[in-house]
Amino acid sequence: MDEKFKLENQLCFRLYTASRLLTQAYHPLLGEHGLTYPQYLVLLVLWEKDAQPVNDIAKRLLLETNTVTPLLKRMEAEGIVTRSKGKEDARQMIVKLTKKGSDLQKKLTDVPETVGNAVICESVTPETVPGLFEMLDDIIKQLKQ
Amino acid sequence: MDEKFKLENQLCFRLYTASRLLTQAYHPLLGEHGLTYPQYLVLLVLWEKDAQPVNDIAKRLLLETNTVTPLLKRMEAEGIVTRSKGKEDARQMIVKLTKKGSDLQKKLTDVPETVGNAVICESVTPETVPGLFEMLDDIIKQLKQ
DNA sequence: TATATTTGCATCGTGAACGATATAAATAAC
DNA sequence: GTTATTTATATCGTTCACGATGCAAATATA
Repeated sequence: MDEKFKLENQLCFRLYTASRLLTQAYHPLLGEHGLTYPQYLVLLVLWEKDAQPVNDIAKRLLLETNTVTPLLKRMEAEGIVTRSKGKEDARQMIVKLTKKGSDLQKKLTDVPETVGNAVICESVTPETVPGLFEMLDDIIKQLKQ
Repeated sequence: MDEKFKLENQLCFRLYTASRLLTQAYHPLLGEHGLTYPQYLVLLVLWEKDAQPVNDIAKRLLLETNTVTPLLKRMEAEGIVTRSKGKEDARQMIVKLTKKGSDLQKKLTDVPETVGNAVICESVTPETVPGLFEMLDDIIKQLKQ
């Protein structure tokens, strides 16, 4: 049997699984407030800087607009954000937090720590995480081209 | 601004992005043979051991059967696998490789190396990958409970 | 041996991801 | 200034993920 095809030798399968399981860890915490994980990512972006066009949000998350647009529409339907045509550039759709969207930050204040604690284990500690971040950032940078 | 909410401090966002981008790197290589990445994962499992029930495949990939069942049906429709009722246990659905599914291994022989080379970069080398694997495995183990 | 529970798989509905394509506004080229 | 191109977003179709639920076969319990 070819070693190269073994599941245990696949980086991608590990990333895929770790990503899925960690996203699942967010699920009960976010679901309580009617949020999904990708919607939470949009909130992280908007909490940093409100009133951004769709494209800036998509670029920040390394997603395409055809993923982000429907997601934002659902968030708009939930009253978390508003979407309005840009004034200087009528092509742009400016996404702004509503009070509800803004207030969610306080309600979710414990989420980062709760999830952070959930992954602490033997080889993943406050000391080793920076090294892990560096490797993942390098992989992302490499694959972005 | 709360540091804990910054995108740059999120492990999950990095895993999510790295996973998506690496899966995208597989896309042209697999698409050429009519495969998706999750379907390729099923093939990895079956190439290691043919003729497995749905449940064993799902467990191996840490997925639910409601994800794997439709995926296997599509693979069956493509003539890559067959699905047949188990003889000892009639609840089981035994998934077997067809000749086409078996032959795909040779056709995809360059895929692991091609993708592997695509992620090699400053902090991710043959020397550092084992450490990365260990951390990801620990995270997965931790989150599986 | 009836009844209850568990197990294996499937169905359904929703929300991503993403390739392909469309549309309108802005900008560039002629 | 008219035409061509680029840019920003949206629409469409397909394939995952996954919670919730359903159902039939196997196993446990009464």
